[in-house]
Parts: sequence; C-alpha cells; structure tokens
Amino acid sequence: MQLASTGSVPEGRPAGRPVSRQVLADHVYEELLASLMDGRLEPGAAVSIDGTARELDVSPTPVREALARLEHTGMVRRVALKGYRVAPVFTQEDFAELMEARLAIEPVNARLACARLTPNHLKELEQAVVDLKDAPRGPSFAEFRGYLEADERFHRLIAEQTGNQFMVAAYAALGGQIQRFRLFGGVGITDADHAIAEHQAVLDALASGDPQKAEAAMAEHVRKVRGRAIADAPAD
Amino acid sequence: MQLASTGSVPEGRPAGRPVSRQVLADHVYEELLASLMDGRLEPGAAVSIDGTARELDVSPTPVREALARLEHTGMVRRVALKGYRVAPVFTQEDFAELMEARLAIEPVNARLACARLTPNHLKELEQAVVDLKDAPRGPSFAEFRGYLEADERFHRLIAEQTGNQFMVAAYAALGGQIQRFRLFGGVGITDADHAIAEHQAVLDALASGDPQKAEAAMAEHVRKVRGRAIADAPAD
DNA sequence: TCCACCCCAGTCCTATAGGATCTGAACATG
DNA sequence: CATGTTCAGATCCTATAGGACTGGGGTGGA
Repeated sequence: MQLASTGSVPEGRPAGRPVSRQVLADHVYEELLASLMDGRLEPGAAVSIDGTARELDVSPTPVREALARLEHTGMVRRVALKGYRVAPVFTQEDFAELMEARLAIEPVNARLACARLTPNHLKELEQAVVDLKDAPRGPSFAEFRGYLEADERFHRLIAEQTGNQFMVAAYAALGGQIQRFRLFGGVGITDADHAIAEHQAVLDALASGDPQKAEAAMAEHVRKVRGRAIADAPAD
Repeated sequence: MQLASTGSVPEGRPAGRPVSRQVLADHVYEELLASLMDGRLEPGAAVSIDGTARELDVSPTPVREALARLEHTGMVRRVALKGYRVAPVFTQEDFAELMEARLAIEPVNARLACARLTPNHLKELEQAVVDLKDAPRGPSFAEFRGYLEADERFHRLIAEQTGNQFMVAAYAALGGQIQRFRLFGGVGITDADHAIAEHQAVLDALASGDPQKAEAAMAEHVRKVRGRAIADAPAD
C-alpha cells in the first residue's frame, strides 16, 4: 500500500533497485478506491480524468487506465465520450438483490471450503474473527473501517479456501459492492454483536468439519444480515 | 447487438459525422476479443502493447485501456512492468471448478427467472434455442462460432431475466471463461444433439412456470455438460 | 572453451501536446 | 422578459516523445 519514495533509495543498496517499483496506475487505482470507500466521492458525482490527474499530480494516462479497471468493479460507470461517474447509491431493491446473490454463492463456498480446510486456513479465519471483535466501531467511517475490512476478509478467505478460482471470481464480482451497501442510509454498524456471534458460528461449523453444518450456518448468517439491514434501514 | 440501420437518417446531415462516434479503445477491445475467441492469440502468448498498436494502426494509449478492461474478464493476465499475456489453457481441474461454480449459480438463476418470466422473454429464449438448432457445427472455430454464441446467449438471457444485477454480474464473471473452455482439447462440438435437447427441457420447464422444475432442469443440464466434456476430453 | 562485459533493439510506462466536442455563461435580439 | 448566439473553458480522446528497464547477441579476455 505505502509506496516507497523512489528517489530516497540509500546509496548503500547494491543495484539501486527500489524495493518494488510500482506502476503509477496502481497507485491511482488505490487512491480512487479509498476515496470511493471513504465516501469522499459521492454517488453520482463525475470523476474527471484531467481533474483527477491534476489532483494526484500525475498525467491523465495512468488515471485513464485506473478508471478502466475500476469500471468492472461496478464502483464507477463509464459513458463513451462523456466520462466516468460514481455509481448511484444502493436502494432497498439493490440490497435485496445483493443478498439473494450472496445467498446463492456464499453457503456453497462454505461447504466447499469446509471439505478442504487446513489448520493454517483455520488460523487465518480465527484471526479475522478476532479482528472483527477488536475493531473499533465509532460512528464515522474511518472508525469502523477496520470492522468492515475484517468482515470482508472473513468472507473472502472462505471463498479463496474453496480452491475454486471461479467461486472466487463470482464472489469478487459482488465484493466491491458489498462494501458499499453499508453506506446506504448511513446507519453505520448497529448489529456488530449479532454479526460477530454469527461469524463465530460459521467458524465453529467449519472447524467441526461438517460441510452441511457450514453451509447452513453461512446461509443463516446471510439471511440474518438481510433481515437486520432491512429493519435498520431508514423509512425513506 | 445489431446496429440500427443508418438509412433512415435524412441526407441533410452535415457530412462527415459518423452515426455513432465510437471510441477507439472500444474498437481495439472488440478486435482483441475476437482474436482471443478465434484462437488467433494462443494461450500463453505475450500481447505486446506497442506491437498491437502498430498492428491495428493506432497509438498505444487505446490499446492500454482496452487491455485493462480485458484483464478482469480473465482472458489476459497482467504482470506489472512486464506486460500482458493470454491466459493459459484450461486444465481438467479448471473445467471441473468452472462447472462447480456454474452449478451454484445457474440453477438459482433459472429458478428466479422462472418466477418473473414474461411472454416477451420467453420468445427470446425460444429464438436462442432455434438458433442453436440451426447453427452450423463444422470442425473449424469459425463454423461453430454461431453455435457457441447462441449457447451463451441462452444462459445469459436467463441470468438477465432474474432481474438481479448481481446474479448477472456473477454469471458474467464466469461467462468470458465459459467460451474458452470449448477450446481445451480442441474437440469441437460433439454433443450438440444432447445439449439442444437439454436446452429445450430447460425452456419447457421455464414455460411451465414451476420454479422447482426450472431449477432442476438447469442443474441437470450443467451436470450433463460436465459429464460429457470430461468423457470427451483427450486422455492427455 | 568459457565467462564477463557492452551494446542495442524491444518493451513498458508516463508526460505532454493538440484536435474535437460539450457545457455554461455572458450577451444580443425580438 | 424570453430566446437564440457566441465564446471561452473544461473535458475526452488520441498521437507522439522520451525515460527506464529487460533480454539477447556479439566481443574480448582468461
């Protein structure tokens, strides 16, 4: 994440080769992603190529490439010859659709992951749950960012542990959006205690080695998230 | 897909301006996609930015943007500072993983689509099956290209008819790859008769209006595709 | 014969420049 | 006051140029 200042490489090092020469477009990508996650870029707002380039003090070329990559995550939309705009906010319908999709994919992931779970994998999952418990849950986004990160990591790890690249791809097609639904209504994290308990239940089911139980636990978790989020959502 | 015929535009049009001004990067994208589908670009081959630019007689900038978009389809892989390469061929394991993922997603799509199927949608699906039957199935790729297109269209229509943007996204995350698995082994289309019958069965189940039947028919179709493809695959 | 070094072509990556188009505001006109 | 026009700025899009690195081939020396 942090990029090494390319100029300050000490002379002592053998071949002057920077630790990891980073492509500028990658940096721009990360920067835009952070702006989107933090809500600094509001939904519907235009993302000017030239403007972003000036702001980040780079040329438009890497910005263009970064936006092209961002487009397929669903965070921004592109209209030819018109530019890019931040994707619109989630509606209740959008949220319901997302949960339906998660319900189709994630329990299967849990079942598959359970069948080939290693102690090492289990350790990573346990760490994610611990991080979830320890994460601060203040009202501002910066404060519960760690919580969201741990949440997303837990689910992503399960997808990766299926060993199935396509299940990972399918999950990733949703993942970018999963973060954003939290912003809808701006209610923040109100269900942390329930969510942590459910994550623990999924973890226990996985540890038990019974794929059926793991699948059921994950399905229940997703259903409950849906139920709570709809209940918490502003009447609008 | 089909371009609107431009004939109806009155002659008064101030000369020169094409009906739909196309961004060059879009053209490059389509061109590269066709090369990948047709097998002109072999798996593992390097895709040089400058070289492609020279070949298509454009500057590297649009090529770079087109490749950035292609990357997330899984057709090409990028290594920072090293360039792009065509994704490697499918192995039997890759194929098994793909089918597992389809089995998780597509039957759900069939169930959801069944619940909100309109006569208009049904018509489109019927057309896809008709096209599948009529498509030539010669040995070369150019000859069975129409067959693959109709096959993909049938499944994509069902995903779209769920009305769930995330299910479409999840399907699309697999779709680009779905086309490519046909190339593994280069056995061509050997199961057209069976596949057509199964598509017809899925269509009938959808038309019956019973979501359970639709889900089951799709699941059976995917399972049978897997079974046939593994049987047909070269011993290797 | 084998190894070290150098040169060079190819490539990726970024910056810069310029053309075409769109937007919006100021201005003129009925 | 309403409407059409003009013009300047912003923006998108593409081409071109140059820096930095990589890999291969040739040359000279051990």
